[in-house]
Amino acid sequence: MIKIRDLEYLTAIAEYKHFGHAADACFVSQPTLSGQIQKLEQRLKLTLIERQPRNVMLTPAGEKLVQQARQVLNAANNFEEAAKALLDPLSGDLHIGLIPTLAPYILPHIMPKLNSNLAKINFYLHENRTQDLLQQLEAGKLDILILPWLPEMVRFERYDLFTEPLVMATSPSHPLANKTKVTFDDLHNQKILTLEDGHCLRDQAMGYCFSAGAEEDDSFRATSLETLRYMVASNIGITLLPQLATINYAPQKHIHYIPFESPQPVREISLLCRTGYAQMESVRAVVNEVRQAVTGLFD
Amino acid sequence: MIKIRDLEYLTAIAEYKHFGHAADACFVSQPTLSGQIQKLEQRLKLTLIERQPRNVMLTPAGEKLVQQARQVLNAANNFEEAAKALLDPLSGDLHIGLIPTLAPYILPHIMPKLNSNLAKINFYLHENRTQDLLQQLEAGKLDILILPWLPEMVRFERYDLFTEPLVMATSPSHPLANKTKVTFDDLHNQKILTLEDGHCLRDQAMGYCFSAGAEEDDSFRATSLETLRYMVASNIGITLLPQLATINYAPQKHIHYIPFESPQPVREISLLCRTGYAQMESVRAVVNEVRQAVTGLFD
DNA sequence: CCATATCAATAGATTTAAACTATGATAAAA
DNA sequence: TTTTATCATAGTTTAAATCTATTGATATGG
Repeated sequence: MIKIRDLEYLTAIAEYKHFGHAADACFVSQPTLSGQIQKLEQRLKLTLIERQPRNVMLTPAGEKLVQQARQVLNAANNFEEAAKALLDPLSGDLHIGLIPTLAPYILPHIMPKLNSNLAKINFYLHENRTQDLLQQLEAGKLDILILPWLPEMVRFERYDLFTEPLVMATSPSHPLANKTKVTFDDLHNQKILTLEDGHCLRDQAMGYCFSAGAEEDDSFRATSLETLRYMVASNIGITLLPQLATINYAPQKHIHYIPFESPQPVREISLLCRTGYAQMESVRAVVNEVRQAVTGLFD
Repeated sequence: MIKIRDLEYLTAIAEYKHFGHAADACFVSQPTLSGQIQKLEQRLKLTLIERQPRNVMLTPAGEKLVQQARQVLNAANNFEEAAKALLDPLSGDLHIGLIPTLAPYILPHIMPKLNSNLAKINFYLHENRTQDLLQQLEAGKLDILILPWLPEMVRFERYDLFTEPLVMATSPSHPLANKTKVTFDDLHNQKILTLEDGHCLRDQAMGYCFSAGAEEDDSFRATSLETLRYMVASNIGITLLPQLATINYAPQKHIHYIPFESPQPVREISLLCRTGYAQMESVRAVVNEVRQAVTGLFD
């Protein structure tokens, strides 16, 4: 049977493409790593690594097996994590991934509670776009994600957290600015400012707007919600913002936030983790904390 | 880092609840296994095993970690399998699980092709009920399943194979026996013979029958399709049979098989395997063979 | 075109730990 | 009480992973 150490050596080579550096990363000498890799290749009767002078690379077989090796290493990590968790539940490291249109606006609401009520857990926060987050979750670099749920995420375990309405943002001088509610029909023929490609908020908000007959202002695409907010305040156009981004957020005076009549456009914020993740207790505790922290925010 | 050997020892203990037998299963001496388990417990600072005199059992922590250990061992197995597969694609062992209401009727159609066109693969066939099969697939004891798809199976990778109609089976003396087609309404107030609990065909066929206003003959539940067939031939009642079970199957003279007008009752036969299974090439080859083997059967 | 730096492979010694056999201890069964 | 089953302990052997030191091969720079 294969040894876990061998798999670590193999993946290290895959990462560094260099025997010496890989050996350092594994805290062994270069001859040790070279030797073990050779034995592995003999045992499998496969050439895993192409040793060109000054250019180490993996063969196709090597690539394939590195993938499998990572699976094993992930599972082994889970084992160790689970053991630690048993020793001291609700402790250890938890890497949370969030999307940029949610992180800055929800974290102030949840982190104080998480840090005080789950004090033994070290929270690491990672901000990235949905597709990157999903990859990192799968690869074991992240433990949980907080983002709007999409059907492609069925392979992960899902906890619904809350439903966040999108509200219209206009400058005070815009014709719609002084309504207390806007409707689907108000969007007709409006020019909408959007985020750049890759933000899932863009797809969601724009889906709603286009079906209402609005048009995208494609002369401009914002790189962040804050840019978008300042564009709206400068009376360049209107946009939809997630409601969390409108709570306690300046500049209140130069921008009007107007809720929609139902059916409101919304995004369904969920928490994902790998099925079979070792520290489910921590995950459930986080779910509870977040749900409590947001109750009342949307009423 | 943990060693795979340790995990094998741990799962062996979990399986046999006996150090000696577990040691035999691992091909090591009992003291070796005892010692390694002790070291493992020391390293994790957890008691994994409760050593009552003549009664070895796992602690809750042990149970939890055995689950994690099996994950690792599965992944490690996948690695080795993948390596073998690279050495010689479309070869090796493939454990196929099928349900009893499908296996005997489809295997004659597919096994000849599989054995001749994928000659380097050793096929092992396992017949069991759906729930057991799913567990065994998850545990890595089986590699692929062929059965009617249900929503709870989303966690596995799915390949649709074919749609199998269910047909009505009656004795020649039954009032419906000489129709060339039967309809949903013909089922009204009929007494239907059924399989015993646990067969998914029972749920599917009966669901259709009940919604048509048929009643179950609950004085009797058959243990196999063949029993059911002979009960029908003896004019005890009628039933629905999957169409594959009516092709080339005696006693043709004592039983009439009548198809339904559309909408026919059907079952959707799919092939499942674990996502990330090492020998996907073999799986896809099997899917192709099966699809080819059944084309024409239902036209 | 030679000198040098880089990098992986090899050789041989060392250390670690996993495995074995033999035996002891304990409690249930006879 | 004796026997049997079963796990733990002790001491030894064996296997293999690791280390340091070195070689060999190949680009690169002067």
